[in-house]
Amino acid sequence: MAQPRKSTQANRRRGGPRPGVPGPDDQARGHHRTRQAHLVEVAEDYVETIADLLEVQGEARAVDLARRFGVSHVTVTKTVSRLQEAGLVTSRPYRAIFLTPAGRRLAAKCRHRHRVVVELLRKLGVREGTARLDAEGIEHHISSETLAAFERFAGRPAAPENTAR
Amino acid sequence: MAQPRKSTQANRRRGGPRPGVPGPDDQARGHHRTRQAHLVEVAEDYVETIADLLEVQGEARAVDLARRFGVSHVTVTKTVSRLQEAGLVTSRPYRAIFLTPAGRRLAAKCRHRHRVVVELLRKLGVREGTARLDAEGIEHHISSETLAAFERFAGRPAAPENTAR
DNA sequence: TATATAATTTAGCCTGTGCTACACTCGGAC
DNA sequence: GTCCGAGTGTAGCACAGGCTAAATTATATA
Ligand SMILES: [Mn+2]
Ligand SMILES: [Mn+2]
Ligand SMILES: [Mn+2]
Ligand SMILES: [Mn+2]
Repeated sequence: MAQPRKSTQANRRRGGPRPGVPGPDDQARGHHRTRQAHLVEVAEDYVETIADLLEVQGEARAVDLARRFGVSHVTVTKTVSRLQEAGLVTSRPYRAIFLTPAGRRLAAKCRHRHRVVVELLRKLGVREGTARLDAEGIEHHISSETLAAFERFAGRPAAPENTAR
Repeated sequence: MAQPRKSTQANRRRGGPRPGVPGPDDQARGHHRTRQAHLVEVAEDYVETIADLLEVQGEARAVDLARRFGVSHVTVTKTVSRLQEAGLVTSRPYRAIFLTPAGRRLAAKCRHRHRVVVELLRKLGVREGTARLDAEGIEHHISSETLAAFERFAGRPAAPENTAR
């Protein structure tokens, strides 16, 4: 508690990259990656859900997305226009929302990764419902190396989820 | 492709809770939980890192946190005052930052969970560096049920990380 | 003791992502 | 052909969490 201040500007320098011990910069790298992930996270969930809706009902409407994400349609509209800027979706006033080729590619990647994460959790004994809830957040922080490890342990995504999903 | 519009307002209702098939509301629940997690995520990482610094050098300064998170010191200051509002840390002008009892409890919980996640990834064959990077994001989306499953598979957090950490 | 410099504060600014309230369109029912 | 309601659009707000620039304080050391 009443310790002397041992860390004024002089002796609190960098923290060299000794092997084994993390070090401030490694930590910064990790957090930076997490922040990056959160920026693309919304895009990933949107294209994934839009792909879903396209398969199930032939088109994706803003109101469907709002319902699935549990947000207002206004939030969806604004996000969709950002995604359009980014070249992932197409949308015209009062019309449905569709995916660009880039959007389809991203959706395919995300749906695969999502399925793998759920599979892994199930394999570890997590119940179906919990696995689905947790996977929704976890999926966006899985590097390709970790994804490979998950696949190795859980096996290929079993069946394509339920049926065609 | 050129499918007829099969989903006008009439036939696109709710999507009943058939067992097995997710359904819009379950999805909404998952996304809602993820958004919640992102709100507490910053708090978790801050108290965790502050606890680290307190152990290592007896106090936590804004500049240390800025370095570890890879953000500007201004961002740290603003965040810290939010955490103070939330009763997790104490801080006075030009002084170091400390944890409240609530902050210490949260930090302990997060450090444990963080370690378990890293352990699990290591156990699955993910390399040390990658495991650390991915864990930084994954940790915030682990329910208590999933945490238990991780512990079951990876074993108790081995040794307390490196040494005292 | 004086001073240089590191650390902190403060004052703006931005973007992303959420909301409510209200206006508008479009399509199916009548 | 009209009209009503579900779906969209738009305006305006809030908050989290980033930033730079400039002013201020504390402290190490000369
Ligand atoms: Mn997700
Ligand atoms: Mn997903
Ligand atoms: Mn983290
Ligand atoms: Mn996350």
